[in-house]
Amino acid sequence: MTFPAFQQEDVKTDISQKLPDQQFLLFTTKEEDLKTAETKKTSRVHEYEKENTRSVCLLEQKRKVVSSNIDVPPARKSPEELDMDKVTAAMVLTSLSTSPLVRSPPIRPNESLNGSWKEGGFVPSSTSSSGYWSWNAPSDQSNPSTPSPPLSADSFKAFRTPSQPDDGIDEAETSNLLFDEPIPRKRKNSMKVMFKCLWKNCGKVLSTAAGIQKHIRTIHLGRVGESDYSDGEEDFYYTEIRLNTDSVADGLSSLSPVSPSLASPPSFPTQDAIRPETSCAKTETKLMTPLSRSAPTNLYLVHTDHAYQVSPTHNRPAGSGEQKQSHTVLSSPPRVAFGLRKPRGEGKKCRKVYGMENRDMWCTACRWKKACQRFID
DNA sequence: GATGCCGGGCG
DNA sequence: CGCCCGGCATC
Repeated sequence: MTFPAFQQEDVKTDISQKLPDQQFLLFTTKEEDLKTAETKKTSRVHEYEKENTRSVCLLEQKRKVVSSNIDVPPARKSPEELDMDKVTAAMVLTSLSTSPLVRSPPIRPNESLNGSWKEGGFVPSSTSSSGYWSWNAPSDQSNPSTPSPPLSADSFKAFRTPSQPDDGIDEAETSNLLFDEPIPRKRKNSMKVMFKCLWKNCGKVLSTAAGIQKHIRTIHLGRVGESDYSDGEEDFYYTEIRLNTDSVADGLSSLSPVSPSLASPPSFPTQDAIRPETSCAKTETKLMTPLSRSAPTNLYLVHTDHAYQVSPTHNRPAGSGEQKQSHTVLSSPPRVAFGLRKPRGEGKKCRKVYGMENRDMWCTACRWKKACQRFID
């Protein structure tokens, strides 16, 4: 790999975005746990500050801005209060989203969260380090105004896919800090999780994984009679969307290109996905920023996954092994499928005539392993 | 295994 | 575009 370290960090960073502090705290009910988490975070910040002063500057900048608004001690908050803070902070972060770090479409302060999302859509930020994913606005197909439930244990679970059992808060946060442009630590309260159907011409957005799975099973897979049974195939046909109103980049990363073995990759299961004008990958390519063009390979693989997606009528077992294999195969360039390759020449070529030892006597084509120009058949 | 050469990377 | 090479098909 050309940039192994970079790639690793990028993946970790994305994981960290899946597990923002606030969500962790929201699901932690004991006060001591909350305090412990805060303490741990603080100590890690100090550790990191020793290591990387540049990032600390950015980090501190962010913290200054954010903490004055939402850095309330979580330990003293009841769950209801936390929810209120969530809403308040979401508004604050919405207005912060015009900061230099995250260049997002102008958002009027009095706009509702859904409103701004719908109107502006997601636009790739050319300045964001996490802007590898160019998330096209769902536009006409999705339903951004679908009411979003409060973050539930279910949605929390969805963040932690089976393939990342060990990606705990610690690692995620550490990587968050280690990344070049630290993500605001207090991006706590503006996160919504939706699940979008990726079936062609559907784009239905539901607020629960179970809901979208049922939708896919019944509507697209035609499993009406067994609507409660899941073999995991639906996972291929929907993706998780995190609507984060404080950062465009968050929207871009919401497609969760975290791990090749992710249970629900942003696949595009449609028979005509090959068609460039309808291909998701194509759309994203159009919007690619210079940064995204240098995206780590794993992200690129996901893109290719779209282009060569097999028909959804194929039964595919869900599982990391299958995913990995599919990536390996699909990431290789498409080869000429049928016998367009011209038959091998019969006559002797430079190689045979002059031998390897007289390579300098070969014709240039032979030297370049091209079709021989001297002894043409 | 040897050979021919396509596809693609690199400078 | 020149140069080179990986890898596949064929001998």
